[in-house]
Amino acid sequence: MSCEPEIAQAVRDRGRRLTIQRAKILSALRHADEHQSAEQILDRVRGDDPLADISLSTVYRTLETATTLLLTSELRGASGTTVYEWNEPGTTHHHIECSSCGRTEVVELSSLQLAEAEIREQAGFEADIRHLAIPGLCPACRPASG
Amino acid sequence: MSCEPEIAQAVRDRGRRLTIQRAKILSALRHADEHQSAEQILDRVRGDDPLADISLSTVYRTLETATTLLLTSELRGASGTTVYEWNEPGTTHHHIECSSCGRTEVVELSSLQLAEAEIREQAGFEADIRHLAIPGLCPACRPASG
DNA sequence: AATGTTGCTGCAAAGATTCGCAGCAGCGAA
DNA sequence: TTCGCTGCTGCGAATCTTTGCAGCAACATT
Repeated sequence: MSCEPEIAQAVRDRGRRLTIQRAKILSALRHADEHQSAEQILDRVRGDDPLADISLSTVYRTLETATTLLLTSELRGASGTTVYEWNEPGTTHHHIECSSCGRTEVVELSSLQLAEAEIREQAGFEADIRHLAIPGLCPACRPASG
Repeated sequence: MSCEPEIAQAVRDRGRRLTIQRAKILSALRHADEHQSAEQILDRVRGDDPLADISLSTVYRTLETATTLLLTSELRGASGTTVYEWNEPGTTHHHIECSSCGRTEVVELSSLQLAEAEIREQAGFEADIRHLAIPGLCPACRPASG
């Protein structure tokens, strides 16, 4: 696929080595149409190339690194399983997850843009508010009040 | 302490049973002055009453339940350890965590209040944006760019 | 105060994630 | 193209969290 050189470039531009494991893992995540767990990514890599023997540790480490490089996002939901997404440059969406039943919805939150500035001002951090996991209660689980 | 009846009330008002385990666990978290891991909470419970033999599973389940009831918040940071906080009614603060070195800072984000309305409108969820874990890069880890 | 229902707990096992270490391999330099 | 440095990987173990199940106990009812 034509995007692999871009991934390679992105990794190397940030001063990291491009290994075949990283290329395959990131490519698999990039071509997935929704967020994936580490295990799912590994399955995809093996699906593309059954000979590829990549360890699960490496998947976790690669995704951790890629998140640091802002190439991917980690979503640590209440489900107990962390999922990962490829960061499509310029796009943002957020995940609201029901603390009770686990159901999630995707929302677009323009108001969060303001928060980045607040954070930079108060703590000097460069916040990555492109893919946030927000806890909440869905309509079905919300306690009937009044 | 005088707050135990309040905890009891809060649990029962929400239709759950008040067990001695829940009372001790929630009390321990409430009196902690900063966020605690499940293990730390268990240590505190045992510190208060060495005879208390509460299992770690129960700590996790109690905190999951209490989070559903909006009594507590879960912060699943990148550190690999989930920490829990007592939700002091009316107060909010957020945690910005460096994806690279793990350092965290507490910030107050007034702009997030707007997001709750956006979420309610788009997905009908009642978001709990009182204690959010936001990924980012701290000044030290931020790649020097231009 | 006794009783029944069913939500909670403890235990142990499974599942998910991180970490230490030795060896391999990517990338720059020669 | 070869060499060397050091970051990355695989493996296994440790850690953290969730889950299934049988028995206990909280709360409403009597």
